[in-house]
Order: sequence, then structure tokens, then C-alpha cells
Amino acid sequence: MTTAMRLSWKDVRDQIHEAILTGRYMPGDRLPRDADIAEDLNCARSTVQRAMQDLSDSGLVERRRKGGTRVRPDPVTRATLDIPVTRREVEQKGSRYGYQMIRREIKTAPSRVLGVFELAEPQKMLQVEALHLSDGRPYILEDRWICLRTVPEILDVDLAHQSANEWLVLNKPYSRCDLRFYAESADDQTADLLGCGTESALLVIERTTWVEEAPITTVKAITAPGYQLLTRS
Amino acid sequence: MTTAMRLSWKDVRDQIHEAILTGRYMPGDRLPRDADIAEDLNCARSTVQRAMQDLSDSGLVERRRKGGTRVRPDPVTRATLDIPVTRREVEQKGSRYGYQMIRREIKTAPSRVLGVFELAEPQKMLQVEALHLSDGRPYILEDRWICLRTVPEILDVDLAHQSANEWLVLNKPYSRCDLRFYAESADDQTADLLGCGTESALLVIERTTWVEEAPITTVKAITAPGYQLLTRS
DNA sequence: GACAAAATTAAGTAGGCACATAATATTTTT
DNA sequence: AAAAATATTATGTGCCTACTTAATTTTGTC
Repeated sequence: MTTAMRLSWKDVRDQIHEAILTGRYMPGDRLPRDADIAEDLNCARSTVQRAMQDLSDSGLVERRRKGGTRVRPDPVTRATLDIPVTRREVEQKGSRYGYQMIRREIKTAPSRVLGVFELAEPQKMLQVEALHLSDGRPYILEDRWICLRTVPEILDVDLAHQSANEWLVLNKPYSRCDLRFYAESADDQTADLLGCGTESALLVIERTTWVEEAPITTVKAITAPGYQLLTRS
Repeated sequence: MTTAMRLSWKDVRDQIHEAILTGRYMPGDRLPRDADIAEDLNCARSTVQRAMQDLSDSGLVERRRKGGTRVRPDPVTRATLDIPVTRREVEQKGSRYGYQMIRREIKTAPSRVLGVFELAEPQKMLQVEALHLSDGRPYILEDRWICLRTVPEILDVDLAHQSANEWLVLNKPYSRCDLRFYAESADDQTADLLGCGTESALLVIERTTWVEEAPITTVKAITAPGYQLLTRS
């Protein structure tokens, strides 16, 4: 033997990935069992297991007990998005962050909001409308509903100076988060607040969070024209 | 001892997660070393390691050798998106899928395309414009460029009957994929093809793929009005 | 042949050990 | 006091073994 440095699970993963890329295994094909691959490559089964888990997480293969591992027959593009706190997002671009509360009101949540929270009975929530600024220019307009039953402390927070976005993310970690992206035309009021033309096409990010079963908040974040979401490299 | 079933790494993960949720550890705080947690919970360090890796992957904590583990001071919302092949997406909704090629042309790629591929020199590529239909109605309009140097076989594919989307995903797995989402107003031609009003706000998904360093394809997928992207539950 | 029970199989997980690696802290040297 | 060498430490990885779990597949029975 010359050198034969031990294979890392990433090496194993890359070799299998490579085999799939070069067509050695096609979508739907079954791969050898972990134990056999391990023997082939002269490494431990646990190393192959970790490699396979990673490929499975990234959506490239499917694994089933007894069924073995196969290349996903219906390939999906699986992407990971990082959505930071807006302040950080702006600062990371090298811009100056600004925040402005527009409205703050306690009222019964409309059915749209109850719907996303999967709630049956109406209840009072805190609605906050606010504008995030980048270098003084409108960046994101958010319309947020906060569940007072789950987060009563929010009433003591000075939302005129600290964004609910930031306070919540630091003080109310969630256990579940649903996201939704779509495009919407600016209505008159939105266009006015974002300083863009009416009917401008805007990317909207809706985010709803829970702790266990309890609703925390739902936000409709309307981004200014030109905003783009990128997958993390 | 009563039962004391062994702790699974998911139990450990959930316990730590819980501790963070309830504020026992705040953003920025350092957590005990894996070994100590393992002793506390009476399990193996490798179990804690797996739990921590998972929390780290999901963006909740940061881990550094010697530095230990700490709760991420700048919490991010990390979400995973699955983008299936369009045909499957339509069929999964219970709709009938349709496909229609609009244009197919070999020409020098414009600088926009060279740009996304990070290519310096101009080269010829295959441009394909096509429409995906759901129950006969326009669903996604795609403008695609395929690199002939990397995928010369595409010239032999009958793109009038099989979508490039599908052929590529089954025959040319990628090793890198960049995604970009934004909103755009429909221009006259787009509005016409998608059967919507001019100036409609449309969600655009741009996807660019490579095998190693070699460009495969870049698509600008313009979705019909009402299209929404959801994170996978 | 149809259905149920039992055996088999391959991935999933827990534990334990040894060592690698990357930060950080400490000590020594200049 | 600054810089360089060294020790320390917590996570990361690999290996091995044993056992669990979920699917099949086989076998047995009616």
C-alpha cells in the first residue's frame, strides 16, 4: 500500500454523487447496499451511512429500510434560503438601516390571519405596520399580526423604535415557520409608502411562526421593486 | 430505575431546542460542551454530536472547534424549498399537464447569460422558449439557454414534445444550482403568452445549473399570476 | 389463489474508542 | 512588549459492534 489515507464521508459522498452525475446510476436505479459500498471503498459502513444521509437530505437519493437506496426518480431542486433579520440584511449590503413604525393597533384578527394560523375562534391580536429603510429609501413594508395570547410581552415593547421583526426573533424563537413567496401589484397605498409606481410588481414574502402549537406572528413583507431572493451559496 | 429508554439524538435535539425556546439560553450564549451535556443526559457524546449538528444545520446554533457551541446571535430563518419538475408539480395538484414549445434557436448567448454562467468568452448556445400548461391554461413560461459545449446531446432531443426541463433533470444531474426569485411586470409578449393582463405582477424563478465548472443551463421561469412558492412542510 | 405469519434484509441508531483538526490560551523566546 | 512556539480544548471524524425498525419476501395455511 502506498498512502491510502482514510476516506472521509465527504469523499464517499462525492464519489457516489459523481457516479450519479456520470450516469453510472440513473434516476430510479437502486444503489448497492451501504455495507457493500463500504467494502468496495474499504471504509466503515457508518462512513457510507453518513454520506448517504447527506445525499438523501439534499434530495438526490431516497433511502428506505430494506428497500435500499435509489436515485430519486423524480428529481427535485432542493434549495436552502437564509432570511436574516432585515436590519442585518441591509447592513450586510453596506447600507444604513432605518426603521419606521406606521401603525400599531389592537384588534380582532381578520379571517385571513386566523386562517394562516389554523385558528377556529376569532381573537384580538396586535397589528403593526412598519417600514424598513435602506440608506433612507423604502426597502420592505411589513404588515404584521402578533398573537397576544402567546406573546403578551410585546405590548411592553416600544415598537416605534425597535422593529417587531428584531424583538421577536431575539426573544421568541419559533419551532415552526411557514414561508410563502409570490408577486403582487402595488396598490395605491403601498406604492405611496414604498415610493414606487402604482401597479409595480413587488415580491411578497409571507412568514408565519409558531411555538409548538401556539401562533406567534404572521407577516406579509412587501419588498421594494428590484428586491431579489437568492439561495445561499 | 423505572424505564429509562435510551435517548435518541432527536430527543436530545428537542431538549436543547426546548431550552433555547424557553430562554434558558439566549442568542449569543454559549452552551455546555457536548461531553457535559452527554453526561447530564446520560447518553453518549456521539448522540449529542448528532443532535448539535442538526441544530447547527438548521441555523439555530453555531459550532466552532474549541470555541464550543453557542446560540446564533443573528438568528436567521432557514427554509428549504423543493422545486419539482414542472410536470410533476402540475400533476400533483391533480391537474392535467401540457407542454408547448414556442421557439428553438441556436445563437450566441447574450452577455446576461454569459454573466450568470461566469463565462468570459461568448459562445453559441441553444435557446428554447416553452410554455407549461396546467389544465390547458398557461402555467409557466420558460426562457432557457442550454450550453452546447456541456450538453451537445440536447440537439438530438425532440424538444417539441419533451420539455428541456424534464430531459435535463433526468439526463444531466447538476452539481451546483443557483436560484433567484423576484417579481416582474408582464410585458406585452409575456402577457399574451400567459394569457394575463399587461403589467400583471409575476413571480420569476431563475435557475442556473453547472456540472463541476461546466455550465449546463439557465432558465428564467415566468410564472402565471397567482403562482406561489411554499416551503416544504 | 388469497391471506396471514414468520423470516429476512438493509437502513437507522446508540455506544464507545481513538485520533484529527482548528481555535484559543499559555508559555517561551526575542 | 511583541512575536513565536507550545499546550490545551472542544468539536469533527472514522471505525467497530450491537441492536432496532421498517419493509419486503418467503413460507405456511386455509
